[in-house]
Amino acid sequence: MKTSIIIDRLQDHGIKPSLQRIAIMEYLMGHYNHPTADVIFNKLYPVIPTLSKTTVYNTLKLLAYKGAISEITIDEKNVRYDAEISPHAHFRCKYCGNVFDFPVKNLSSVVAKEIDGFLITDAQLYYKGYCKKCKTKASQLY
Amino acid sequence: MKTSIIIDRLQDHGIKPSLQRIAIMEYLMGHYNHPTADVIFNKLYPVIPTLSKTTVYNTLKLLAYKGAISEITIDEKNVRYDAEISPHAHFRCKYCGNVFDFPVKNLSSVVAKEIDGFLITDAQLYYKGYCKKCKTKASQLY
DNA sequence: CTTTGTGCAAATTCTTTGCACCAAA
DNA sequence: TTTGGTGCAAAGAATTTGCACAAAG
Repeated sequence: MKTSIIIDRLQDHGIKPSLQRIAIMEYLMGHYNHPTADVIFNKLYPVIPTLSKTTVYNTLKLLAYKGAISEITIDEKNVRYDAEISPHAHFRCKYCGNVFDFPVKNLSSVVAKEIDGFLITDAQLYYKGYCKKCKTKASQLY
Repeated sequence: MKTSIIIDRLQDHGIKPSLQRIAIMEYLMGHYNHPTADVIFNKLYPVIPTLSKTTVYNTLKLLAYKGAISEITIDEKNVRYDAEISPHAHFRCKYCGNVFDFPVKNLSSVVAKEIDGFLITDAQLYYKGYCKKCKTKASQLY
């Protein structure tokens, strides 16, 4: 991925592109697997040995706050992050724990800007269940 | 609320109705304000002084696992719980932090049973933004 | 009895905070 | 030279675990 695209994404959201911020944004734009702060830290630490977890947390919070990425709370344990900010849903398998992107035909119909005087800035649709691979394994639990 | 209704809800989901479980289920069925484990504990502790937080956690996990209540992860800090299990959305105000129930006209259209071979058992729609009261206050932050 | 539920204390995990240092404008 | 970014260590908060006791069937 070209670095200029990553820097653009940061600057478009009013974020100064430091080395660490670029690395984190680059990781997210190259890996759409909804990583946690910990996963990102462990991937980048070998590349940037001075990197601290605090910076990863700070940066992710900042990116999410500025709208450059989105915060996924489908998993009650960890917050996950996603550089894909166009409207789509997430599916988490109760068996393997993996989180998948999920196309939703009618999502725009439920994502309104304002309802009943409530101003909506963000919407997340989460599905839980069993993925293709785990469906059969999980059924044996019952 | 009649105790028999609470016990029914437990038994319908295969949960044995102990004193603690009834109290927790009763609290949830009487307070649709999406309480955290801590809130529930603090409300019930004066009534049941022997109650432990572990039991509250155990019970909430069990109730959610059995489908008697649902787990709300709209708040990245705490897991919240809701005895209302019919399909509806939640809205969290970024300013005051309150979580509101939210009617959604087309939710059933996005809540399918199975998509692409993925088996869906649960769906959650979360909205974030500013509630009626906080809308004006929040706009002054910009 | 045997299984299931409860509760205490300790441990664990994720995240935030305080503060000092470094770098950029 | 002032502001903002980074990083370490410590603190904090939410939740889980290990284990012992109590209750139910």
